[in-house]
Amino acid sequence: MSALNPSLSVDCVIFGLDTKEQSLKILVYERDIFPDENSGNKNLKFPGSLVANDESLDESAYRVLKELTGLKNICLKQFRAFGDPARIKYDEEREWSERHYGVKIDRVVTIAYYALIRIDEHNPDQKLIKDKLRWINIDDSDNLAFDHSYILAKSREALQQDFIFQNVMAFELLPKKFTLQQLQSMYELILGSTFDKRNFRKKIGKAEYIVPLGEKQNGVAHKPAMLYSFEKEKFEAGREGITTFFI
Amino acid sequence: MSALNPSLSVDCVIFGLDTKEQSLKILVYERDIFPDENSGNKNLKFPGSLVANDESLDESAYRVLKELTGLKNICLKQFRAFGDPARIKYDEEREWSERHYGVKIDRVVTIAYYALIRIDEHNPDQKLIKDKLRWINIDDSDNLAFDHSYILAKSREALQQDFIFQNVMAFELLPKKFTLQQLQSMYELILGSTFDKRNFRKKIGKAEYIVPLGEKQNGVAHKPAMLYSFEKEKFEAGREGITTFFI
DNA sequence: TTTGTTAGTGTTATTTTTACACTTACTTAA
DNA sequence: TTAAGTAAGTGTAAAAATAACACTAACAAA
Repeated sequence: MSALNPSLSVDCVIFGLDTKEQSLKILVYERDIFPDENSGNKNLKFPGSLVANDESLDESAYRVLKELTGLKNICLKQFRAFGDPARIKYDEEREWSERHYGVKIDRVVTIAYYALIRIDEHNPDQKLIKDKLRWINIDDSDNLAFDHSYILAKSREALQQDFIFQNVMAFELLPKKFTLQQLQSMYELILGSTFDKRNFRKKIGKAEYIVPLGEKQNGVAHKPAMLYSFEKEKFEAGREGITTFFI
Repeated sequence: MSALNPSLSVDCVIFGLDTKEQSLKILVYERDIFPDENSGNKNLKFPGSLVANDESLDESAYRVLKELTGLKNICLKQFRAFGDPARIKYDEEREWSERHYGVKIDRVVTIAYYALIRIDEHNPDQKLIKDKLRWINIDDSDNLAFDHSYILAKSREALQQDFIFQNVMAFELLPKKFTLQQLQSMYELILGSTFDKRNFRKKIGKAEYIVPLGEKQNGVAHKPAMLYSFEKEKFEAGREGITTFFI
């Protein structure tokens, strides 16, 4: 890898869907810049790093994610660049960065990516987890390092828009076999709204790429639910231009 | 202005709606790198420049746009960063850039913005126009400089998505007083599809922020059309979260 | 006064959306 | 073995949105 460019970084907002807890979390990296107990989340940042001069932005994002979290085979999506000259807020942060990367840091523009994964499937490297990485609930994530709270807000908007428009990733989030209730609550978590059960199922019924497996849950203390799976081929096939416009 | 950062640039894709010609154009800046007559559009690039170290990306985009085109008071939207290390394709391009900016150019990541304006309202600086700037039809814009054809393709996608989701800019594109036919053809041009006249008008009828002025066109060689205007306040008011999802 | 041109309008059939409540099948604990 | 608890699963009717479709009206110019 060639030299790191001191003006360019990538940051990865990894949304993790916790199907058990029914919550949406983010993966953060912990540093020890602010020793104060009451420093809130100021020590927490998204996994990110400077970009090497010979790699593309996408390559950089995947590399950095793998190096810092061990995560691979997940789909990162670039959603925006952040370049306020004052996005490094504290001297301590600048000093930490300079120590960490071994270069003089002036102003850094970061290219932000997000991904949406299932926590119980894509486990970050366990060793790293203990040391440095944590899943935190998205609702407990005020006041992150740098401008990372702002980045988080923007990433959520991007996620929701993309999710509505092209719910591709949706099915990466569920087990191969899933129940309609799991599917619905995934939609609700990500879009931050709720749907009527019957209407939701009616809509799902029309999607020929969501197929019942004729197989049921077992071991549950209630009526067992039918299991479904997602057929990627059928999905891709039926995916054409959307011409709707909203007035 | 402080020093230019040799790793960072902004580029502005300005879409111009030509209501007379009913066409969508882009504003390009002409250089003289490739003297060959048959160099196609290789001399044409979007207005863009390196970012100064003390300005934000947005500030930079507005500054550059104004310096290179004279355009101001238009709304630029950042839509993506482009950072392939090989996006400067030809030696001639690199040399031109180094001469032009007076710095050594290695790899440059560009943050791309787009805007959608009405050609007959926002005129670029006429002097610049003659020398360097041209509106070209979007259909005649293959093989632009650098990776600018790729940037163009991505900007169109972004424009269409944004237009569907938040048709804010829509009304920046029309005269204060407009006819429904003008409105419709703007929609059709941007979204690249056609709509039934009656159904379109039915839909418009429901939008309380599009108000008839009780005033008609005159001097036209046919039945004069009612003029309408767009009421921004009413529009903003009725703008809430969209919860639809597509399955 | 005729011709050419765009404006403007209504209905019907189909599809989509929304709101809403009870029975079924299983486990667990009494 | 029975009762209690829990989530699964299901249908209907009213309202709204969409889609397809063709003629008359008002003006300018020839």
